[in-house]
Amino acid sequence: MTNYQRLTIVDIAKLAGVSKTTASMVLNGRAAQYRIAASTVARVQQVAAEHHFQPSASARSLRSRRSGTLGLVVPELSNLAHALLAQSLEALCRDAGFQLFVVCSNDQTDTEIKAVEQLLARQVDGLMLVPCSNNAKLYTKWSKRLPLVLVDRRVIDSPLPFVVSNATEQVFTLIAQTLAQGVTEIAYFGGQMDLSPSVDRLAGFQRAWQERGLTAKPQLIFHRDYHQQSGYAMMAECFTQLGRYPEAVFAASISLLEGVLAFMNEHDQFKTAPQYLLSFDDHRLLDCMPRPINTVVQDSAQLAAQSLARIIALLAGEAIESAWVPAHINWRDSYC
Amino acid sequence: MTNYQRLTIVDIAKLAGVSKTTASMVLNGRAAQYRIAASTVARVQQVAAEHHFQPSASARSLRSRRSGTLGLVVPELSNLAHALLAQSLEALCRDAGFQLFVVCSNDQTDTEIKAVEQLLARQVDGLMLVPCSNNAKLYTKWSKRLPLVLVDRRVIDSPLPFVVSNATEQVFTLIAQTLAQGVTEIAYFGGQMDLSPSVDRLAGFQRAWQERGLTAKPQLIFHRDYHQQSGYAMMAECFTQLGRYPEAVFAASISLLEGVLAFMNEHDQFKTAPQYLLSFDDHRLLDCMPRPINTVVQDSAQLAAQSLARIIALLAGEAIESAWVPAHINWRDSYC
DNA sequence: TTGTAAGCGTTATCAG
DNA sequence: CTGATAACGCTTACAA
Repeated sequence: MTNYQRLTIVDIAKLAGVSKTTASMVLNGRAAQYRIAASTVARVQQVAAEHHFQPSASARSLRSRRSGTLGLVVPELSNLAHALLAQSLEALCRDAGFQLFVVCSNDQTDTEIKAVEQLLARQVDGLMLVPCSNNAKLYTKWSKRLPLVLVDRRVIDSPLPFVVSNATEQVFTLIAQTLAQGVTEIAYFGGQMDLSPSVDRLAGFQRAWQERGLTAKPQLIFHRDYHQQSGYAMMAECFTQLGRYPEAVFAASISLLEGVLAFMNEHDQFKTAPQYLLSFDDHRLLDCMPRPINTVVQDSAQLAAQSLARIIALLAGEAIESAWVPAHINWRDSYC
Repeated sequence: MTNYQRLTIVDIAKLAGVSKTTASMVLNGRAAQYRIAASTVARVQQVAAEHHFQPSASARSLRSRRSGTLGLVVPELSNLAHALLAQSLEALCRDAGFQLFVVCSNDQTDTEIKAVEQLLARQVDGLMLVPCSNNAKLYTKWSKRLPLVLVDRRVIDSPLPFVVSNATEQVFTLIAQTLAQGVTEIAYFGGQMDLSPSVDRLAGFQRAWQERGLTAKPQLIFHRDYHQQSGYAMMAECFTQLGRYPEAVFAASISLLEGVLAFMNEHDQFKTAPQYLLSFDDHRLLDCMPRPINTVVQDSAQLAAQSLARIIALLAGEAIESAWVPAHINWRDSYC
């Protein structure tokens, strides 16, 4: 790896005047278990510390058949929610003695497959994945090779373990409160209908209407993908259809919201923009928008913690359950 | 790593009816070099493909003394510029046959040190680092152990190789164009004065004034750190000092801008906000703000590519030069 | 209480 | 053209 000469455990053992077995045991905290003389322990530890001994990760994992690494696959790090997930997870992994590989799938199945294959070749001990398809067979195949937990998105109708936000409930609350203001028209802009976030978020939306004995107008429910341009396009289509803005707008992701806001800004600088703007996922810049925007905020720290806990449990051979992590609502327009 | 039985090169060799040496040579593309019979080559390759043979990364790196991994240390992934850097770099690394460890320092030196120590223990082959201090001795020490490139921030007055944006020039242009509009008062909000971005951005700011034979009013130049609250606080302080908004505002980072915008929104909903809002680093949501905001946009793909190229050069034993990567300006208010 | 030796899966050197 | 064999650095039975 470098011209800098690394010390091996043999060097340490020699310097301490013991065999490499003894050194190994001491350095792995097995001194007590093997009843090694306190003086020996001290000597070995001192030598190791003096020389900044660092065991070779590759040798160790070759022998132990554990790499001490985990993989995280997210669609894009430019998505704040996923960046926060990665950030939380990385810190947690580090504290738990793992090192995290973060890779991006760009929301494309073939990239996802390639990325995962590479992680498997690196022998990661476990995999946390924000899946970009509903390909249950694929993920199931992987989950047979190593501990796998789906994060942020689940695969519908599959027993694969997942950790996701309770989106349905929070969207329900957000929409229900808005309807309670006397709003009778809310446009819904969503992403790919086959991805679980779309399903879950739409479910909350629909349920809120049902609870009031109403049904959402189907022609105001749009679905494309989660790209900004799609948000713009759906807002434009909706506007054309109505000849005006709807009373309220819900964007199922912040990227879609960006498109919606871009349309409003471009169209008339928000002059006739809807009073009620709602979205899933948050960003600090939304604090400074011309209209207050109420958003569902995911708890990325909890998503990360729950995911890692499940990977660790799987590694320990324990059975695990999926988890719904509570999100909350950021009421910027506090009408509740 | 799992109960799933991995095939080793010995298994492949047996199945193909050759020795593991031959198998190894074939699978590493050395067949021609060792003049192995075409039939043998085909047989081995077919067996390997059939059984999805994947060589053990740990065994390989134990032997070759290369881990095939690189490390990237960024302050925070929630910073879009750094997230984009990580994303670009990860893809490039993957294509170059490396796997990237992304770790966050939270902009704290002790976290940075711990994180790097862990990466070193993992024997990463090289390190790309957005340093969070000016501690030249520390980084120099690391750079003696492995290829190291500083990214996005450099260490002032140190020969450590870096890859950073040409911030000074772009800020110069941004400010010069604004002054050319007849503006005579621009507040400057910056982060820690000892970090190179602060120095470089301020330099561009000052130079733009000088070029017109003017000097920026020192009392309108503020420095704290790059946290959002600091942006808010500096804007508040500036407002109090003047009893009004300045004619124009430059925020040296988007996080500071967020604070500035939060103040303006809270204060009077942007009613009396300055006409000229300028910032370093961009975000799509800025497209939807009540005022057009002109920003310097870094080329994260280029930063990533240049950094990786330098690491690879260092690994090949070549000498490298630092690089200034061209940024550009997103003129939302096109007065140029 | 400590040491010896056998592997973990590769690659590389050397003989055939 | 191909096959033994010896490392790489570490852990862990098994001996002493």
